[in-house]
Amino acid sequence: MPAAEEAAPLDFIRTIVNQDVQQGINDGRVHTRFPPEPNGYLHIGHSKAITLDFGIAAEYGGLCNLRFDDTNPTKEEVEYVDSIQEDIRWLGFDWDDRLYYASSYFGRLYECAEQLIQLGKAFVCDLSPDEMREYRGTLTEPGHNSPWRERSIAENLDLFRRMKAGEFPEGNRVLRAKIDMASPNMVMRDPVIYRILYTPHHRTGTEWCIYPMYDFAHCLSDALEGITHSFCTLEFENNRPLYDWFLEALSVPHRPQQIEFARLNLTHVVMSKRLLRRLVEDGTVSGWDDPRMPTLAGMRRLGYTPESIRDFNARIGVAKANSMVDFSLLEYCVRTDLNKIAPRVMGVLRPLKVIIDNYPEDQVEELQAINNPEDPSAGTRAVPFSRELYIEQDDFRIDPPPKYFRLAPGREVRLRYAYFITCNSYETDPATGEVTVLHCTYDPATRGGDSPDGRKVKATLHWVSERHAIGAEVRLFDRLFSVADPTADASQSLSEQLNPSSLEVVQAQVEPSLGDAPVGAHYQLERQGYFTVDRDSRPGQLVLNRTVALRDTWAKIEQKG
RNA sequence: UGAGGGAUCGUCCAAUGGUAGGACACCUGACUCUGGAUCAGGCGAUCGGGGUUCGAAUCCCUGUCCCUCAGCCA
Repeated sequence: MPAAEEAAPLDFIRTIVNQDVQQGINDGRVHTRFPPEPNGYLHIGHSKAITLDFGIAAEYGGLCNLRFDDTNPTKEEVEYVDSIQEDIRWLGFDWDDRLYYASSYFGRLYECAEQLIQLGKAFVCDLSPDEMREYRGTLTEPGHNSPWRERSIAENLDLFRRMKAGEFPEGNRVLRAKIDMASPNMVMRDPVIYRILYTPHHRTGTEWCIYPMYDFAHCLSDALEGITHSFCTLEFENNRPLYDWFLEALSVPHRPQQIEFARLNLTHVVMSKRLLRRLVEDGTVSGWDDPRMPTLAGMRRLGYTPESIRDFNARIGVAKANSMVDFSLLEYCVRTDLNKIAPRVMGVLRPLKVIIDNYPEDQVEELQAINNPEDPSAGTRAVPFSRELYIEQDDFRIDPPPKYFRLAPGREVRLRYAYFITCNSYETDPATGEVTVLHCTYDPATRGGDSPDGRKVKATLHWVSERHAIGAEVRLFDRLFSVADPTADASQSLSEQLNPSSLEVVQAQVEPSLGDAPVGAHYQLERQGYFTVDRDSRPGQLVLNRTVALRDTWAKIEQKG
């Protein structure tokens, strides 16, 4: 167990697991589970639970099951069970043959319910939902016993069997645990454990018309699977006594331990499935995998790597205090990973034409460029250079401000891996005043980018050769929301807080080596950022998504004025 | 104001009676054929008030603030 050997401090959960293992609890066995409800796509918040559940199991030589918590057919769909598995695998975790469904325990769960009735610990209640709410009491007042609470065991059994047989309409009756209507913990006030639902289930079809509630199904599923440590988020803290109550009441031989941790909150996104679904349904984004979505599918399409997300989770830690992690930590994690692995290429996002007046008309040179300065084994490639080029519009100013090092009339800069060039003149569009063409001269002695006389330039620009470049649609993504917490201010709607420039599309010119780039490949466009090939790409129709921009010192200087 | 939780740099996480530390962010500087990366440095916190102790983020008392729970959702 590598994590335990290091001096690095353990989080509170690992401290508990570590102790349990050392004390030989559960024979020193560690068995966890990741229990998603298949009612939406997995998001970055789930990745915290996934890395915790699968990660701890791996660290202690244990196992982690994947179990779909599919006890509510009205909200769950197969589309989600497929995407969830794909996303977990993509993240780098594996459950071998331990793919389970709460729904495959429906038979045994039903038996447990009958057993509870036999024990006098459950009863069929005829109260309507509204009545039940009234009987439940409030946070400060105790509830009242249901008038149906003292039915005989035989009657309860008969009624429950008839519920199962489909003799009653939906909402007509429920099975409730008989606990304590005066409990200060609302969860313990005779909670519902089975309800009638005639919606077909995505796995069991119409076999059942009664479905167990979460509290009943979850603890028993954990017990059935021999789970030792059952991690969940803070909002289930109040439910822990009920989790334990069911296991105690049914005298199950194996007692899993529920431990709660704080869920992940991230700035500049929304994380609830409800709000994410709304963004999808109202067309704010193109789908669950829109690159601006914090879903794993969206982040994958944006160009995030599994490594970067695992690293992120390792860095945020695990604790019980509610918190909100800064989005910039996520960005740091992708940049760090992509910096190591992404090949460098040159691409001009907003092309400005440059004519090298003293360069021979028809000459083409193949210049050697380094693929990844962080990884010598990535090798080099040839980039074609010719008389007519594109550089970035941002890299030229007629009147350069202070600290602006790039090209301007009379100024000399380096074209990366190519030549030093000096700008002599420029042409403008008479209508708009916009600069249309730059006329430059190059110094043949600086071929490759080095000056034999030791002359220095303050800037190195990326460029592409006009006649060799290929066009590409580049999607410049940014954070979906302009505020840190879009849910903080109830007077502001979600749409009012969207970042108006979360997506900007430009027609770029990129170097020809990108011609056969496969979907999902990661690149760094030098001086711009990290990009990935979108699945919308077609032969001859490259589409790149900007995963994250490079840190931009000049942008900061400029912003400060 | 019932019950259950929680409060440490701007943010996230450590320190479990013994020098409050790390990461991100931010600011300097060095270096640089990416204003990237890297390197060096800096800024910056124990919710308030009492108490115990040689010594308190940690233990005790007290106050404050925040989160969760009144679904036949999970």
